[in-house]
Amino acid sequence: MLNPLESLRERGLPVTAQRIAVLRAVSGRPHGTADDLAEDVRREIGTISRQAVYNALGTLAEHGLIRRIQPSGSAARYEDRVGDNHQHLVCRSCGEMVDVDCAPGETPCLDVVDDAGYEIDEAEVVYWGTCPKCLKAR
Amino acid sequence: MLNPLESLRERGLPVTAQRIAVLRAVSGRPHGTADDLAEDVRREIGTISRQAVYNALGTLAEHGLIRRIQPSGSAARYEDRVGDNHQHLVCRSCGEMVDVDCAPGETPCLDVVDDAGYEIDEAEVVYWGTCPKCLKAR
DNA sequence: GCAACTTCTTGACAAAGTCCAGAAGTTGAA
DNA sequence: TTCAACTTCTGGACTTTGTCAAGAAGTTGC
Repeated sequence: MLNPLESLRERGLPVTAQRIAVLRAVSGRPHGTADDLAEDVRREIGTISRQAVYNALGTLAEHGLIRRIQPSGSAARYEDRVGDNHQHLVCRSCGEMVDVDCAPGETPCLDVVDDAGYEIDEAEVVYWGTCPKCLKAR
Repeated sequence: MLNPLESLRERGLPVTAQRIAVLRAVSGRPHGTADDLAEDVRREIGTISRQAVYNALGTLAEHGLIRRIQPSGSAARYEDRVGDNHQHLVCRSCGEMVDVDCAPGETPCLDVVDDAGYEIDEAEVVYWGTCPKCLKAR
């Protein structure tokens, strides 16, 4: 991945300290929530408004610099692994989320029997289960 | 599907007017949010507290009488098609949600390359796209 | 009909976002 | 370098979706 500054420039986005810091925070903490990331950003640049965090995350996601994931029952999360077709695995018990790679070359079930006239552009897959730590604790 | 009353009895759940009405509301409005359903219930039995709606939805989902779906960026939704392995297709533009049946017999990509030690019990799939109405309006 | 238990109501509370208006920052052009 | 136009950021109020808790009401089995 390019450095944050170049990534923004490349897309013609105004470069602000907040955006750079948010981008770095997302890199440094995969699957963080907006709140987690805001904290990290504050640690780096001192202060940032909640709105600025949401603005930055929204803009960055819109331009494909980061990806937004929203598992059931949890706040949205963000990661900077984009462009590779990986999916997510979430622990029902502690909420931890990890990346999983799908069998390479296989697009999971992208052709549905009846698309109801929709133009489908993405299949989002979330695997639910129990993480090793929680399995042991049981 | 059995009628609401029998469904509750069958599972040893206390039968209340609220639960019956909620169950009926879910049948009558597939993919409705808790709020939508509360309105429908009020139309049927006059009044119900928000908490009772959430209680009922929670209990019913827990006992497999209804299914809860939570697409990104929207409130949870509920439906009474349970037990068949269908998935959902959501319009990015208007939020409408429709059922889609997967190619029969195919379990979509349930074996991941590396399960990270997790015990996986469910794969949730959401298709994103644009509905015919919004395609036309564009 | 009664006791034990569960559910419902009401109201407060919490988390995650959004909206708004004015201040500040960024960019491209002179 | 400076300026004007535009975008973003700040701070605060507000909304939505949902949970918690305590007392009132309803349900069930005997």
